[in-house]
Amino acid sequence: MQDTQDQGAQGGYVPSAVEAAAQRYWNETRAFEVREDSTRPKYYCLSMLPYPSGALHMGHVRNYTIGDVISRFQRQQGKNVLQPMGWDAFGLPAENAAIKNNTAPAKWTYKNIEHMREQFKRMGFAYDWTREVTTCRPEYYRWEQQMFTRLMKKGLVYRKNSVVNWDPVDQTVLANEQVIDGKGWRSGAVVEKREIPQWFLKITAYAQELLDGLDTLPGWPDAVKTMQRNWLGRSEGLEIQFDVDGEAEPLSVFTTRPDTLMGVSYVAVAAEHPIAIKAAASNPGLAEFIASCRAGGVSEAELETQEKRGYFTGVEATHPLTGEKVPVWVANFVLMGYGTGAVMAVPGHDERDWEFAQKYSLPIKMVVVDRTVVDAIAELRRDLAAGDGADPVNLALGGGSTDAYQANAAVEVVKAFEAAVQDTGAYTEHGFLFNSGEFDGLEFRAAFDAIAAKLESMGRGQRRVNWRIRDWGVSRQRYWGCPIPVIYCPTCEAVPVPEDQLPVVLPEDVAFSGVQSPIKADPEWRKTTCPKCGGAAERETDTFDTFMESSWYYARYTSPDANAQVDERANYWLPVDQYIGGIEHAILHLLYFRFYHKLLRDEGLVGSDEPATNLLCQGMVIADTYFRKEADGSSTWFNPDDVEVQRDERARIVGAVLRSDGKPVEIGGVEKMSKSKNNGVDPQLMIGKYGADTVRLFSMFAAPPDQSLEWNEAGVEGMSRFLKRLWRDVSSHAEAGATQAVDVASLDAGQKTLRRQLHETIQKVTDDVGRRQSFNTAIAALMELSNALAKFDDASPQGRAVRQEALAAIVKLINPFTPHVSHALWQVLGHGETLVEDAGWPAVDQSALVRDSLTLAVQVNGKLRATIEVPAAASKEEAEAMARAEPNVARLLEGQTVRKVIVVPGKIVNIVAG
RNA sequence: GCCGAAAUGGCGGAACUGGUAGACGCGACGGACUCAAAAUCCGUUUCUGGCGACAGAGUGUCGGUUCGAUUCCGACUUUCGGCACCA
Repeated sequence: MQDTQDQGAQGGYVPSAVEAAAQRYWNETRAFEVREDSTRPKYYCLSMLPYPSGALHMGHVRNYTIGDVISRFQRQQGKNVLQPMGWDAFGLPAENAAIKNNTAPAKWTYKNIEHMREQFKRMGFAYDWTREVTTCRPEYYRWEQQMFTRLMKKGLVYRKNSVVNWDPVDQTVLANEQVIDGKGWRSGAVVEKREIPQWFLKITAYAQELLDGLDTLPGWPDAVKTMQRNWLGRSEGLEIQFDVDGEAEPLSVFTTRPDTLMGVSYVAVAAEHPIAIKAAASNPGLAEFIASCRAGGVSEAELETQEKRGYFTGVEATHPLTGEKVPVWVANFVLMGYGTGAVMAVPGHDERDWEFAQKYSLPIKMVVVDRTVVDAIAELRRDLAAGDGADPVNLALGGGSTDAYQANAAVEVVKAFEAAVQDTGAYTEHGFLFNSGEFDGLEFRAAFDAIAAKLESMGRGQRRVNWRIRDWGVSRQRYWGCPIPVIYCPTCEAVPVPEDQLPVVLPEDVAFSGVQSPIKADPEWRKTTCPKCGGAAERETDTFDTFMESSWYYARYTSPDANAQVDERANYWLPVDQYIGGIEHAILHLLYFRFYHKLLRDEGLVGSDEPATNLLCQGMVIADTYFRKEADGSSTWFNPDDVEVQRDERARIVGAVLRSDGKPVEIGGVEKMSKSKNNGVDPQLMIGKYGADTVRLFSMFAAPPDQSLEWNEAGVEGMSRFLKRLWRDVSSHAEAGATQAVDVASLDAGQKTLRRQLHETIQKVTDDVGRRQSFNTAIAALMELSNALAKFDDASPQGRAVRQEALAAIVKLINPFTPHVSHALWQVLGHGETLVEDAGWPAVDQSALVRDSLTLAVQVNGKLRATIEVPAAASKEEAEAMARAEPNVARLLEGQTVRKVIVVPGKIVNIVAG
């Protein structure tokens, strides 16, 4: 007897059984495989594809649960939803694992993919697995090679030298993350900069379009758009030529502040600049300085934070306007790859130039003052200016004084300004020119134009738009990546591999030691013939940046079996309606993604200008860290699972001890889950303990999607309790038998109130999930409704009918979050085994939302003093009268004069008195 | 260094368009059930004072706008993300 009961609807919630049953049903019915269907609105929901690192981590769980919630929600809205999944399978970790475990990167990668695919299935994500993409497969990367060769023919690809991190001991190129404190991670040797030839994609040719396109993306977060705008870094300025002693060619510099030209006190060039190298030939000190600039890595963060150092070349340049000589310095913060590799320095009006001038005792000349200086001088000269119609600003700063006393006073004002500014560094604001000869008195814009015009007429300068963004370097000196489809011929030079010879396949069954790429080491692989002249030639052995694969996978999902990069199906699905991924991709990946879409468009492969209309960037998953300092100064990190937290009587944390020995450990704060801090929580363990639905629900409930999420197992238990309660509520209701339809006309007050809350909840959850993407508050609203339902003690036929309506709505509303539970409970509510996604979404009954009365807050002088119930139809005057009649309000108003009353209907009455 | 975010009870968070700060969950405390425990259920829970009605304080810090500011503006502090070869 007892057994039968346990297995019945009353038997309680067993996540593993519920989840296996639902997943079996989805699998057998191929529920989430989709096709193009012109009769239904499409919805393409895409989560960034994962790197197959070995096992699912909490960051994945969060990212992919968000995508699944949105996908299932949209399917319930009747959309034809595409939600695909694939693997960003090339990359550095496979090489590292290969060295460590002595396996081939390919084997390791494929094993990881198998394992992670099973884990994804266990989470119940509604993917169309028939569209799975694996970027390390030749059938994927051949199209990327084809695109590259086409771009070569279009002139959008070129080869030039650029700097890499070079480990002089291991004789290898290092990634930025492999450079730690300027040293190689394995060898410990000081890393050097080295120039090697590399392939570049001309993203700068699309810079303006990438910038303008941001204005067409209202569905992207402002933070991402701002970061991209700043990264593109459009600036309008002037390229100015300085003659250099002993050089035939003038030195070009770019500046956005030509108004400060008269304040130039030196010119600085990069260590690799031809002028510097030439000067160093006869100057050992300079040669040594240039050599010292080679130490250290190439990352911008490292370059920008290193000490600013310089060395005089001994060469002088000529100021294009004054003809004065200015020294040419080499500076380690000027980079050959940025702009012209040379800058004009105005220490009076640029902080970095100011620091440099201070350090090397170079002259500082101020040529811009602010409005207060102009006003002060204008004041002194007012008597003179009045009547003769002269511009007081020009007169004050440059017009020449006819009165010695006033001229001296003006000089004092300027001196005081200079002194005040020099205390804190350069004056970098726009202002009015002085000390600038014929340009004195002009304001920024006018000065810019006047100086530009003058230099242009002299042939010494050109107006130019400069971009911060540099072309995309796609060459990597690594094995585990897509081979760059180029052949080097001694006579024909670099030739693209003909399309009928693609793909250039990367051999997968290789021995990999880590020192050299197997395809670089194998002369046989390199050997080929020139497609142009048929002579002996060699293949390129560099591989692509892995951002190349992740820049177009979204398009391949639409036509995974096409005998082309994509086919016409792309235009049914694209653009992506919702893209979801980490904020860490805000610039690089998302810019390359937008760029590549325009390349596809210009190849005639897609019709849209942007790849994704809406973007959601989710926060990180973080957890507490605990550690002990060891005798040697290193730290040992303990998993939060092994630590017990101690609290005082107010439940504030006062310490923590290790469970195994009871001795204290230090609390290290909350950080991103990582192996190094040992604070990772394994999703697999959590799924085993609580089930996938609980894990999904917690990861959506604990924080808004765009903020960081703190993992907390007690919170997970709370979610589990909620699902058990829901299960019990639905089961016991269903056990009591079928219900009649709700008769809206004959509801009592309690039934009406519950029904109002039900429809308010439907409204809120629809808005929270559909528009606001505020999943945590949607879940909270469902919990509130379910709490109200628990207190709704009404077993009458009408009461049971209302309860049936509410429970059915909850099961549908919670389905995007906990699809397995909904799948089971939908059957318990008497619907047979069907797809809840196709059962639709509850509709709001507007008539159920009507209220008879409203609660208003009553403030006196902005402080809350009472709340009042007013009829929904009450006028402002009636609300004010009721507020004044409230005893606590009347008491406070006694003897006071009411100066103002603000009534916001439905919200507040504020009485200002005093 | 530069660019972009964030900061609210003991904790995670809510307050959507400037209108009752603390929804929902966790934890803690009290109670019910139980021989007992677990599970479950009910109640209390921002801080200070007060038996209470109530009063005072309070959204990182300092200042401003407003009848009214977690919300808008200015300055600052701390933490996090990115900085072109981690993905």
